[in-house]
Amino acid sequence: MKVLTKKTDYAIRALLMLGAKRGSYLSAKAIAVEQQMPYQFLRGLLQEMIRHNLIVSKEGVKGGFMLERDPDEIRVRQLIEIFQGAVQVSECVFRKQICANRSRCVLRHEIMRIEEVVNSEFEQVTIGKLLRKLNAGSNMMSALKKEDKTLQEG
Amino acid sequence: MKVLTKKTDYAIRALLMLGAKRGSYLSAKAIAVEQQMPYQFLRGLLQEMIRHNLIVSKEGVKGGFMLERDPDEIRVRQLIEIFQGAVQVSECVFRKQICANRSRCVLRHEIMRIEEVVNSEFEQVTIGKLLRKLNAGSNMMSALKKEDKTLQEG
DNA sequence: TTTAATTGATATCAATATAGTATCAGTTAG
DNA sequence: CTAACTGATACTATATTGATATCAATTAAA
Ligand code: FES
Ligand code: FES
Repeated sequence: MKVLTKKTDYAIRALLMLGAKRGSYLSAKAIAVEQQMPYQFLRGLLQEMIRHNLIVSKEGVKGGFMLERDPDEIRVRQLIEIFQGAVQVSECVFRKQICANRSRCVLRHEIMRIEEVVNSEFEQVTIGKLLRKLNAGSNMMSALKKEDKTLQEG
Repeated sequence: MKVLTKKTDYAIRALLMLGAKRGSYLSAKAIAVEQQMPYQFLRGLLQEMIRHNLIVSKEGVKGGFMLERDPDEIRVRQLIEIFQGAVQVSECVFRKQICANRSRCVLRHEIMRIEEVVNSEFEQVTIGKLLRKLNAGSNMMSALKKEDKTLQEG
């Protein structure tokens, strides 16, 4: 059971790179090479994020993408919603025709409760938080920038 | 993003029916008709649950399936693991080659933390709990038994 | 002004996972 | 004997995920 798909995974990593270089444009190619993601696939993700106003772009030579929004307001939950659709534990384990009063159904409540827990967990993880943890964690940042090529065997 | 697939969904419902009729055998056909699930599909699920010692079966006329284990020990988490594979938030958002010391990686920790939360939520939901809620909740049980045919428009 | 580096917008494809169907052999109560 | 069952397995269909390809438009800079 995979909770984060490649799309979300790549999107997070791309946003972290953009977040680390705020103010200047970073090309899709640079991100793809750096993070070892398929170029065209990544481009699709970046365009999707533009549509959702997470990033902006500039065309042409020296163009690329830039993070404009506050990284603390970009939540993994939103990324999951964009790339995987909203979290839903299940439509309803006990079909409509079984339960007369859905609002009172304890099972539905149980399931919705878990759904909320999952959502709130992902809500609390933001690009900003991840960035700070990266910066605090010494080598991660340099690894992300690939300045230290010795870190090739994790 | 669908957390419970049809397999898990059907399995839970089948187990609840079996749990409600402990001591006697219930045929796959009876469950399939009752819960409106595809017969052969359900049979596959039941066989899988036998392999995992959740239920037992008897062949031949008047045969069927029976719940032997304590319903309180059948956890939705285990069902998810059986039918969807263990919950994993992501392999590792930041590939091995990026992170020199995986055990210290804060990002990994963040992701594993969420994984644990999700798992523990599903761990807490057992067939037994669901059965009790069903019984407590009046109409749900009768709906499950389809004795009240008026509940057809939830 | 030409060129190369870029994004915008799509179309297509491949791989995998999910959902569902079909078949036949073996078992057993009646 | 037979009909109602499970065991085992092969198959098909559909949806989702992951990835690639193409071409037009834009732009910095040689
Ligand atoms: S059975 Fe669907 S809400 Fe209760
Ligand atoms: S990047 Fe993989 S564990 Fe840190």
